[in-house]
Amino acid sequence: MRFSLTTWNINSVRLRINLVAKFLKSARPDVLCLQETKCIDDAFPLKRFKRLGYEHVALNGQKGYHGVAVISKLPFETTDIRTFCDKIDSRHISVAFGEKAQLTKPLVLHNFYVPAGGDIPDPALNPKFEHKLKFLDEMKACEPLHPRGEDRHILVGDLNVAPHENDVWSHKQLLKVVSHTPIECEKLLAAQTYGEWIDVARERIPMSQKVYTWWSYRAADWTIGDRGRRLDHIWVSRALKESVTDFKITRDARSWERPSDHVPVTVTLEV
DNA sequence: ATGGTAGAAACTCTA
Repeated sequence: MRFSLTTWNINSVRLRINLVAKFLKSARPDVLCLQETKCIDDAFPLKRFKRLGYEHVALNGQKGYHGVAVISKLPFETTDIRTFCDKIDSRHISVAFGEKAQLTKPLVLHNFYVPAGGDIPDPALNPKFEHKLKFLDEMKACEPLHPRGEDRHILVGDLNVAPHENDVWSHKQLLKVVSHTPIECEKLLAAQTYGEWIDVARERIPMSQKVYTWWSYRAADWTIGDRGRRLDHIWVSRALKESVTDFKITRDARSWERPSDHVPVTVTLEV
C-alpha cells in the first residue's frame, strides 16, 4: 500500500487554511503533519479538512503559540502527546496506524515542533537556547523515539536545526546563528543516530547538494541569493529505509500569496 | 547581541 505523508510548519493554520487546501487538493498526501498551528483545539478548522476528505485529526494546540496537528485520510488506532523540559508547550503529538487503516503491520508517526531557540547562541545568556538544547537532549533520551528491529516508525517536523553544511546557504556565515551552531547540530544528530533514524532527505539527495525547506521573512525577496535552511525533517526507522519511494520539497509554496516561511516536505512509502 | 518581517494578541512575545 502506498502511504504518503507531508510535514509543514504552517505559521497559523487559520490564517493559511486556503493555502493548506490548495496544497491538499494538488498533492493529496494520506497524512499531513502541521506545526505552529497557533490556535486552541476548539478553534481548529476541522470542518474544512473533513470537506477535503481528511476525517481523522489529532490535535495538540495552545493559544497563540506553537501547536501541532496530524490530519489524515486514514483512521488512527491511538494518539499520544508527550511533554519535554517540564513545559506544557504543544510541541509533540504521535499517532499509530494499524488495522483500521488496512495496515498489516503498525506504523507509528511522531510530529515535532522543536523550540527555535531565540537569537543568542549561548545557553548561559539565553534561556530559549538553553531550552532548545535541553529539548534535543530529551529527544535523544526518549525511549519511544528508539525504534528497534522491525519497528516501523516515522519522525517528522520542524526540528529548527539545519545539521549539515549544505543544509544552509553559507556554513561559515551561519556557524554562530541559532539553527546551525555546532552544539545544536551535534545534539540533533546525536538524537538521530542514537534512535537509529534514517534522514530521508539526505538518503535521497547527496550531502554535496544544497537542500532547504525554509526561507526567512526578513528579506525583501526570498529568492535573492537563495538564502535558505533545511529546518524541516523526515526520519524513518531502519525497517522503513527500503520502503521510501519518493521525497519532495514543494519549494513553489514559498511564492504563494501570504506564504508560510516553511514549505511542505513530502515522503512516499510502500508499506 | 545589526536589522530586517510575520503572527497572535493585546500594548509584547515568539519565531
